[in-house]
Amino acid sequence: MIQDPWAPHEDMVKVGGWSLPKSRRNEPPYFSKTQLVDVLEQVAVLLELSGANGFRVRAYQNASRALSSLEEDLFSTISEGRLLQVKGIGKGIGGLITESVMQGTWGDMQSLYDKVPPGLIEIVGIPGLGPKKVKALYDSLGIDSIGLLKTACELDHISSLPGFGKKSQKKIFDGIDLLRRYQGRTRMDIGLLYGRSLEEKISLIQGVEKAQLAGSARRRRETIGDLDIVVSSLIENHQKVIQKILGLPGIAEIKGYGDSKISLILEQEMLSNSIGSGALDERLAEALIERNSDATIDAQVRIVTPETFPFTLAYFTGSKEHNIRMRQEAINRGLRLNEFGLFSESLAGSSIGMEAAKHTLLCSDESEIYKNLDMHWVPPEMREDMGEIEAATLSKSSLPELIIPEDIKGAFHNHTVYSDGSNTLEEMALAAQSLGWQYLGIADHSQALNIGGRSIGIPSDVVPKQHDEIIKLNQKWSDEGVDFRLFHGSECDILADGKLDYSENVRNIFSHVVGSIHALGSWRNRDEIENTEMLIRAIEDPTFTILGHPTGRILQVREGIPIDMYAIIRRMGELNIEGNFKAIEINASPYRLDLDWRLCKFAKEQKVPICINPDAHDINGLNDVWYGVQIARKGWLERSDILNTKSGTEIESLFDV
DNA sequence: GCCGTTTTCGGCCCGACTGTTTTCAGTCG
Repeated sequence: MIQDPWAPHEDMVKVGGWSLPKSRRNEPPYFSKTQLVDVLEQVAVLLELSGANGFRVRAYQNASRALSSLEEDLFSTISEGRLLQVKGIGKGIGGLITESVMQGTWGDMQSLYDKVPPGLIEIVGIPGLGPKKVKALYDSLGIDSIGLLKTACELDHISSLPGFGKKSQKKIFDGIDLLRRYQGRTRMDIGLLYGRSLEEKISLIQGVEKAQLAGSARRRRETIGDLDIVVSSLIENHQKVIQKILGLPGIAEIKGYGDSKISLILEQEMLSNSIGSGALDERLAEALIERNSDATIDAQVRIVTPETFPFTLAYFTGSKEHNIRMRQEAINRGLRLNEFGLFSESLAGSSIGMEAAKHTLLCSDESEIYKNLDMHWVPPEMREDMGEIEAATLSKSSLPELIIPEDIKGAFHNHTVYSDGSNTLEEMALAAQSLGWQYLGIADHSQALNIGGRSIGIPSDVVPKQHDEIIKLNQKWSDEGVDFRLFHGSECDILADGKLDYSENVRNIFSHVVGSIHALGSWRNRDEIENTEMLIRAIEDPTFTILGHPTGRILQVREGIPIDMYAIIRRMGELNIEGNFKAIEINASPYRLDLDWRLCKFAKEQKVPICINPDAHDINGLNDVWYGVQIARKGWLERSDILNTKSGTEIESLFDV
């Protein structure tokens, strides 16, 4: 064991660590679905670090995933004895879930949490160190923190361990700094900026036929893990192309490369000199460089021949879960599917990799791969194994026709100088017109909103002034024969007790009320059940029209409030059936993307209209609607599901203005 | 630990790359 007097103390403080949640309730359900999802995910990591069987680890991951996509209320599922019918939850994990929800205890799980030192969780984040090696370091040298690990490298204690050597010791030492610079996942807007920049730079290399972004970026996840780029090039050009890519500016580190694959870490310089990026991207790039100049993002580049390209593109677009299902579909037809091709098992025999791929069926693009498996082409956004395999099957054929950005005709949640926006009503309106929109809904903050002790909302006695100004502008466009109007709404605060800000009289002035929670404190200190009750109370108010940024999350900054979104959406659906119009927002700001795409399909099934709102605070912010459309597509939504694809006159009659 | 069934066990996706070791285990995606 290392006893090193020079070990840096500040690093030796045990970081973070996980613990089992404690219930704040005194009757079942003691825990919510979200809490169980998190615990199962943690248990999987802890089991891995304690050397458990890999399949057992995966069982916990699968169960976590199964639970997170369970639409029903967890408590009722358990009470009615239907938990074990959920695919992926068996006797063992089902028992744990039942015990925690019904009795508030966690069996002997605490011993697992006690067993694994919290520092190990951090150490597995270092590139090249997985659970097995981390465990080996812990067992042989007692290394349970980044600080100790760094010292052990410096003292050359690692290189002599079995399975390690000089190179791995160096790699670990360098990896500690990379871990500091690594931000984990990256927001969609920033990730796409890097991805498009790399894609473009590679496309311009001589000998490259095509370079295409794949992975979570192509699937438009709200955050992107690392970038995957698939490059098509004739075999004789591969070595030349690889060398050119390795020489591109903006590469912080080359993690490794072979004949067909390059693994890189990119830094900010990748964004400079991007040709053809729009003004919006340039501003984003500038802001990014100012904020955290040494942040990095990982990228994998695959170089393949043109014939192999569609298979590799499909494979690296993922998701992993979608691929597993696709592979299964192939197996069911006596075929084998991988990143090199789709070929008959009998022809391929025992040959593997490129050798087996010589027997592949030719597919000129992705859609032919799907066709060979009796399926329609699945849009990349939908490839999450959330039912798309079934929907794409030719005999059933129930894939949605996804919304596209051009379908958008306006938006309902935008700010002006009346509250915290930086453009006037007219400036915002003109910007909306230049996007080809027929209307813009203004929804400035209501009076209750305080940020930093300063009220930024519109006082109730100023609301009529804004109303008059909007009426005048609308009259002007009407006189000029311009098909455009402003809708005067409000982003009205939902107070902690479930009441709405402003008096009923004031709220009746507005064409629409976007109800949003801003004072998150009191909602965070309450449990999910009470929060859900309060929010439903707000939604039931007759003046309430649209639920704004439903959970209040800021991606990678803060979690949303604890709330049962399924229950909220279910209630909104009932209200719509009763004739009370209630819609839910996909807040399109890339910082939020809230409603989450995983809930879109459910909202659609419950017949709750969805609107894609940019929540713009200036004229450029209107462009964020594009990100919202990506999320809507990911959530299976079609044009007819989205409120702001309707024409200006349709909305006028809906809002009764 | 879960699943499915030729149902109470055996399989669970699979290939590239690295660094170690000298034929392969671990990591990663």
